[in-house]
Amino acid sequence: MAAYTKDELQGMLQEAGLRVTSHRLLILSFVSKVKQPTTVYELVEVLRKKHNIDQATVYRNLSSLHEARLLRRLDFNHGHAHYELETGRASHQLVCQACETIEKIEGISVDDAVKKMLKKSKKFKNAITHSIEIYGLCKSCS
Amino acid sequence: MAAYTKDELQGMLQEAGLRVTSHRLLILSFVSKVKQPTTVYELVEVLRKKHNIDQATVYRNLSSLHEARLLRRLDFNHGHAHYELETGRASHQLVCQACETIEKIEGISVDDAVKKMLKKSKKFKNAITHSIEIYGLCKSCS
DNA sequence: ATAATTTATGCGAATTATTTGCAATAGAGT
DNA sequence: ACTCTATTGCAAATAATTCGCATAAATTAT
Repeated sequence: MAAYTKDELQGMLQEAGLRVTSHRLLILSFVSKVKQPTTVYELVEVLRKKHNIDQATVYRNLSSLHEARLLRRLDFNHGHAHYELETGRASHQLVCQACETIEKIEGISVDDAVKKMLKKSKKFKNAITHSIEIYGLCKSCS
Repeated sequence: MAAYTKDELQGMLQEAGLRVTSHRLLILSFVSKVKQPTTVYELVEVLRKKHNIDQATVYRNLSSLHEARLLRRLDFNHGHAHYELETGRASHQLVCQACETIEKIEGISVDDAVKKMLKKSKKFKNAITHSIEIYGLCKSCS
């Protein structure tokens, strides 16, 4: 969605204290252009074919970008991870339990509920991000 | 938490239209006794050692119990699935991004927000269940 | 009860997802 | 340009999950 310029992406990497490599720019650029959270498989395939990037490199960069909080890692019980840009705003999606359909929903906040949960918590003081997966059957599967 | 009798578990299986096997009873019983969502690894180990149940059997049963909505499958970005009893109430947990600590939080509802999201949705009409993962650093990791 | 039918199980092997070791290479700071 | 450190590619390892097939157990019909 948000189309970042190369300079912006570069700045994001620098602020995060990561080296600016062509591979990281490509990964961020790809993830930011896709409408839905990207599967690792998709990233590996595209980057391998177009830019000869090895899968180990993709995995390593996804990890460091996630650790640096530039990417958010999501799981929809599909047996593999998905990534999207870490926007600061949380991530909410509907997930079909029969097929691989997912639908991102934006504009609804559960921040108050999250704050209440943190207040109830014994082990946590703060939160970085959160995600809601709402499971059901999409219209074509139901 | 909820300690079910063997008869109750058996009834749950029958209502769900599943055959009542000793393995399924053991799996449900184990999952219902544990305070935290169980890892598949834990289940496989315990059931293999105590009852000689094969890992393929555990996986197949977890799938069918999930499909029958007796178990909920959760993922905390730990690289493997977790399961807990499907209670009907949704599942909310805090997850540490540095270690494997998780903390279930109960008693706070986001059902209104979920309803709003469903209203906004184009691909989904209804939801079966949902989960919120709130990521941060637990007190000992921060 | 018993036989017939269908589904579940064990075992071994296959897949899929992800990670690692190591030598070569590229980024960042001087 | 030079040095230092982080990143990359390649090949191989590990982890998580699934599959095929013959046998065994659970339901159903008799």
